Amino acid sequence: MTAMRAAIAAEITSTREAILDAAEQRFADDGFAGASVRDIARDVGLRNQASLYHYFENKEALYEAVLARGIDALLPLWQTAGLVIDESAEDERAGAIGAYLDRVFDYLVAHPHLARLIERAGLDQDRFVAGAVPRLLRPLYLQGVEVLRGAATSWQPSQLPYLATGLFHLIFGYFANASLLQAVLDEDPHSTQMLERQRTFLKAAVARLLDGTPTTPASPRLVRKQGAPR
Amino acid sequence: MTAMRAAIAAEITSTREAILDAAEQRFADDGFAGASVRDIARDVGLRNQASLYHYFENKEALYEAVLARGIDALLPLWQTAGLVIDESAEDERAGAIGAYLDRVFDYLVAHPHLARLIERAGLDQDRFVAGAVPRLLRPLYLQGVEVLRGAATSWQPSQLPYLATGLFHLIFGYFANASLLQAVLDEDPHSTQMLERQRTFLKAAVARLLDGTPTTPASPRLVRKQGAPR
Amino acid sequence: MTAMRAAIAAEITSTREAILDAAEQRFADDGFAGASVRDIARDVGLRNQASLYHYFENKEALYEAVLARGIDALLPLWQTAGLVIDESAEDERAGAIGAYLDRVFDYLVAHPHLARLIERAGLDQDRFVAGAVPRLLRPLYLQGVEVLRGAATSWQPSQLPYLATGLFHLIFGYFANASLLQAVLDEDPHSTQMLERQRTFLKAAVARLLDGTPTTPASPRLVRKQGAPR
Amino acid sequence: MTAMRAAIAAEITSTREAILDAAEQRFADDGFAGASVRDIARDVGLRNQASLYHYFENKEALYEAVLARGIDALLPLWQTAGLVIDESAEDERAGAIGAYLDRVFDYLVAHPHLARLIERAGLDQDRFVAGAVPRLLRPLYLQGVEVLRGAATSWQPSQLPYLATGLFHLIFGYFANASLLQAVLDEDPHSTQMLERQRTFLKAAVARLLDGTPTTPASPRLVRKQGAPR
DNA sequence: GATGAATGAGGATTCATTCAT
DNA sequence: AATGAATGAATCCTCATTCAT
Repeated sequence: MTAMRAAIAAEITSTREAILDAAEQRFADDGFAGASVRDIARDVGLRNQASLYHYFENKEALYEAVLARGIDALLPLWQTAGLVIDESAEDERAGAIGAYLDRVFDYLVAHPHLARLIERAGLDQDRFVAGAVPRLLRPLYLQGVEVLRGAATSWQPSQLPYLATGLFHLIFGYFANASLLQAVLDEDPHSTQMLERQRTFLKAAVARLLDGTPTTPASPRLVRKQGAPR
Repeated sequence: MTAMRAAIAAEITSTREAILDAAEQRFADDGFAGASVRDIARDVGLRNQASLYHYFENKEALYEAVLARGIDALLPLWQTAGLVIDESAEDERAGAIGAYLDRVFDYLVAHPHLARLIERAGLDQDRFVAGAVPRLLRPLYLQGVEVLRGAATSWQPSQLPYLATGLFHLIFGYFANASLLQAVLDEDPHSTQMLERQRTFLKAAVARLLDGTPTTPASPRLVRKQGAPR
Repeated sequence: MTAMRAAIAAEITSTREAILDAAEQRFADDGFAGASVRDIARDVGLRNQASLYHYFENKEALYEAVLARGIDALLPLWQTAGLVIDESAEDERAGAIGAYLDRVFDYLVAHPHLARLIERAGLDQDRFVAGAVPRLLRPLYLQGVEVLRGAATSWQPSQLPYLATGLFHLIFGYFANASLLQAVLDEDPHSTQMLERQRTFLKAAVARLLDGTPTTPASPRLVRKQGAPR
Repeated sequence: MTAMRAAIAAEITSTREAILDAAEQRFADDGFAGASVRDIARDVGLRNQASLYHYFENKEALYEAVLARGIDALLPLWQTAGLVIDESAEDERAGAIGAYLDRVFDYLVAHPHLARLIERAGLDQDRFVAGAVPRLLRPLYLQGVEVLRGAATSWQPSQLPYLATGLFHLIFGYFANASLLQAVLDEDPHSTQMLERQRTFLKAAVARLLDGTPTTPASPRLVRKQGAPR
């Protein structure tokens, strides 16, 4: 009896989870407007869209659930120990950031829809699912800024939000636009070769961005100095 | 009669152009799937969607035209004289890159839909308007790589495609996700203040990326430190 | 054990009754087609519409039960002693009719959905629940005619069905259309003030209808004579 | 050309009108909730429900148009000359009222859905088409009261609203519940025989209601006085 | 060049109902 | 007795598109 119940529970969970999986795929591929509930239901193997409404109140709620699940899984990647680092330990810091990048990178490789899903969410923000998107993405954003507060000592605090945004697009952009890249380069961005190249590039780029000689916004001179004494 | 024809032609052109304008707005806001022909026609002031089909064969053709117009306007910004620069003239190169950034930045400020439109095009790539998107975006991409070939001497040639992609997202991402940024920061990303901050950040970031000490992907030094003494 | 069964039975009854109550409300408010099984179940506090099908075979059966219960409660109001009255006892008859009216009136006041439910049943008659409605309403109607046979001596027997119908609408119409009346008059038809006015009007109107000088259908002159010799 | 346009105009009008006709029938038969847009479209001969939305924004707008058309046709019946009558001319007044009744009666005979449509509207009032129903019915009601102000001198002014409501139900009820009556009496309420009997009954009843000896709820004296100088 | 009409296909969502538990 | 799951059919409405005018 207990086993049966457990089986049922598993079944239930799995249906719900299967819907979320299918929806994640569809929403990532086609966007909120482009994805149809009918198709999602079909993907899951439901004979009928009506069943889907047993688990989610409507398309928006489903979308929100998909997004929440995707983002919730992303958050812990930044939360692991070693977040705050002694400022003097430059090497360690660089290493820690590298580790973070690897972790996020690996996760995005393993979840190829996620980057597209989130980039789309940012674009759709004030059209669909009003309000839910910022609510869900804010924690991710704030955490990014927080990480940078410890790691990007060469930037002024007021610049961190911009840096965070920039890094986000740097990291996610590659995966979000993978299919475009494929069409343009005639190479598969998800091949191990390209992935490793991108990983290397990303780490180097982030290292440059974080380690660079501090820049003061106001001083026009700085632009020139950058290449200099290093 | 000639005058009449000219007037008519002007009228035609202006209607066509008006449709393109409205469509650009809608496609940028809602995406290809989310934008409806009906709404676009209404925005233009057309009483009937049928009129729209006099100018564009169908929704896809309209989308393509919108995208082509948007991208075509973007291309010349990189083409202006001084693209290729003597490698020894470091300062000038930095200045030239800065000028390019300013020009693109200003253009995106003046055309707030463009970044969203193009980011969406990249995401929708293989779903809607099959084939058209890469065809239209490839020139932009190639040109970006070409510019970098002269300017990013600290990167290996094989890394340029990745760098180009990264810079693209760095630059366009801010504008594409402006409304999300607004929701998260409670500040208007299109205010002069935030715009200038972003401009400053962007230039500094690009400078760091381009001028940084050359990094060799293979270099075991960076990688090694990460896991070490922690 | 017996107590338990009784409790269970009570529970059952009360659930069944609760469903009937909720359904009566919904059917009265929204009509058969407009009321949904889901809403009724929700009103009752059932988590699931399926539970409802333990008590009633389907929506139609539920509707029929609601209607039957409503009408069955109405019937005894006319059945009380004194129904048939000596024709010569004019005053008593008038008094008896007045008493009937009061009783029905009070009942409708206490059961605000009932009038709407029954009026709707009459309107929906041959669309939904084919056959059930006339079967249920016929006794009420026949009883009405019977009462009039003793009381409306100033009308020809052949006119009694018409009179019965008319009186029915006169009495029930006020309650059935209360919400419209409210919207039009900006006064609450269920306030004691309006209720008393309506009661007074109703009694006066019925008195006039019953007591009037006998009218012969064929004679057009009669209209004039009515007020005369009294 | 002009002829062609006229033909087109006629065609247009006729489609719209045909939709209204079909909708009137359906709404009267099944109510707002019970009538389906699909069925209405089918009745009209439209291959597709979409066409219907070319003429009416949505189901509610269609319903409102149907109701407005029905009521607008009803209003003039009471407006014809002779509405206000010299109070002393009793015979004429009675005759006039009789004429009104005939006119309305004839109209309802000719438009068998109308009574059902309007009775339903009253019942659905605050559920569907919020607000539209009272707005549309108020003029009819006010006019009814106005007519009575001249004709029902044996009632106190404060009683006229109740009288108006009562008369409305007396007149419309027969037609609205015709099909129920049919089921109960096993006779066709729309046969000439029953119609004439109902007409006769109605006139006699209205005459009694209007001419009857005035009754005052509270003061028994008043009853007598009102009829006095007659 | 512009528009009114029409339409097939599909959009999301709700319906009443059944069944296993 | 009650419920979670599932489903076929229907709901209203919008979609992009065509055609005659």
